[in-house]
Amino acid sequence: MESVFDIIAEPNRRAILSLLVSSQQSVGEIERQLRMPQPTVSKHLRVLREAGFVESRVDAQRRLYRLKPEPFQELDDWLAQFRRLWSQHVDALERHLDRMDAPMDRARPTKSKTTKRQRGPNREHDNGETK
Amino acid sequence: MESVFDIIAEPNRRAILSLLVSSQQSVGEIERQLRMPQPTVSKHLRVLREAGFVESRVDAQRRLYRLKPEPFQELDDWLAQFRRLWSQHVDALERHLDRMDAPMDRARPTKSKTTKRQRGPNREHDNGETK
DNA sequence: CACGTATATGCGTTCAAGAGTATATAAGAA
DNA sequence: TTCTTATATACTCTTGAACGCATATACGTG
Repeated sequence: MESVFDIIAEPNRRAILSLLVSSQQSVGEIERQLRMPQPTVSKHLRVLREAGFVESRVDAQRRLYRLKPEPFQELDDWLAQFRRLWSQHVDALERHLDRMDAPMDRARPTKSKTTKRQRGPNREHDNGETK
Repeated sequence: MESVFDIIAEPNRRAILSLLVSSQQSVGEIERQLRMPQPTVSKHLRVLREAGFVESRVDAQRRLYRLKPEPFQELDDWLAQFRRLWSQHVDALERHLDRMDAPMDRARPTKSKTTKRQRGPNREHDNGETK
């Protein structure tokens, strides 16, 4: 196992990560909240730690785990290449919703001017190519 | 196997997805570009299709595969809960870089005003709050 | 010291995903 | 029809990740 993708593929690990969003937690706290056997928690925490998703601080016999940002950034970077793909999709939904709550929407113009509306990553899409 | 996370955990599948970003491709084209045995490509495409990452169009004996946006959005939604975590981190880096190549120290706005109804894959970080 | 708590690790088992090979299906082309 | 190209599927084998259980380590307390 290696990549950040493998790490987050495991549901229990994702649960742990989500739990740590709010604040750092000890192994026991995670164990109780997620109702997961302690060795399971420890083993997943080990994987997460070695992958850089979390780091631990020693507090007496406890170990407090907290999130680290880097791997999430890496995930986001990978996802970035697909953003144009679905931001376009979001736009379609937005246009739909805009039409929904636009009160006077009568006589839809055959060609509505696209509003400038600059937001989110690259707004230039389109380029047919799909034959 | 079920979740979108399991799907993208496989390196070959990620390669296929990345390949399809530029444009739709036939199985044979994918096979050649990725130097991957044809059954392997077909099997991964099947998984990707059933998970909604791609869809196929029939073109004579060929099948043209192209990306679909939804699963990527789902990934982005999951990632969203961690954004605050690392946007902070990015900000630190940005501030650093800004100081690097900003010789004249141009009054960077302390707080950008939020535009009405924000959306699109969130590019807005800011909002400190994290301790 | 002995004892309880908190966490980590070792071991055996199970299970399913990926790979490889062969083969099936389908659609042109001759 | 027969042949060739393009893609899908069936089957077997291997591997490795996750789990359960037992145990080791470490710290605090009496």
